[in-house]
Amino acid sequence: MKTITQKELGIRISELRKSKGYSQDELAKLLEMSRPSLTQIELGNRNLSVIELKKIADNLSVSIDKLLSKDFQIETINIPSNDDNFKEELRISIPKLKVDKFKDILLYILEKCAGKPNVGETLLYKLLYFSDFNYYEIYEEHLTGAEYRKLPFGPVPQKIDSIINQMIEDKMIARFKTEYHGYPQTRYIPLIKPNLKNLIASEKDVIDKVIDQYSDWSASAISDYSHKDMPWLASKEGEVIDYELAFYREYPYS
DNA sequence: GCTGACCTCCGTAAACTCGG
DNA sequence: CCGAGTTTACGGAGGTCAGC
Repeated sequence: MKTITQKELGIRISELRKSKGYSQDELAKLLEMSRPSLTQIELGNRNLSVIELKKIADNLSVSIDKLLSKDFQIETINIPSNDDNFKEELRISIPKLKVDKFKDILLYILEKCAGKPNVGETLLYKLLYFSDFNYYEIYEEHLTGAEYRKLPFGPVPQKIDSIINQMIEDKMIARFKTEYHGYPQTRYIPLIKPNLKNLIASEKDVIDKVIDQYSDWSASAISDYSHKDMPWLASKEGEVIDYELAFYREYPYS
């Protein structure tokens, strides 16, 4: 088995950091280490303790497994082509990310949560998660089709970094860093209006309910709450959360 | 067990490079 | 010039090991 080198690990960390829009300085602060130390790690000149590795993985929203895996790659979005719709019709449908819908829903949530200082990146992910899973539970169809991975800070939509970066490039949203109750917070503001024509009534309804219910919660409160949700509970850390698990939910999640 | 020489690892500060 | 990242120099902390 080929193990990854220190240098490769450093490059991965560096790439992940950039994809999340952090400078070395910012990430170093989150990791509670000096900036040159992080520089050394990214250059592969400095060894990592397991504790540090865990911290890095957490802060970059990946699992340690993935960070060290042989076939690691930064997730990119492939624009779905229309000619592969015919192979649906499976009873258990495989989620397929609908990028445009995902962007619209993201814009919609950001617009509705404008002025709510608690809605940072973490809460945003959770609003997306509940929207997706609630919708699937009710209608047995995928809303955005995004896959969510179980990570220590909560469910994280896969490929979100590249979608967000694309939206920033396209001037659809802007990212800025701030502080909330003494903790660094990443926030996004919508620069354009969501295209509501892309959302049917039932979809909008589910999203609205999620926003009404959770958007005023603190990140830690919704964290505790979501960590008792069946799909979350039944998944292993680092793995993709199965949509089918939404059907095993109990009150008050169901 | 203690001590001193030596070594490695890591953090800090400052200088430097490079691109906008 | 400024900001981000890199390099360099220095020093502290801690481990190892021979010699006592």
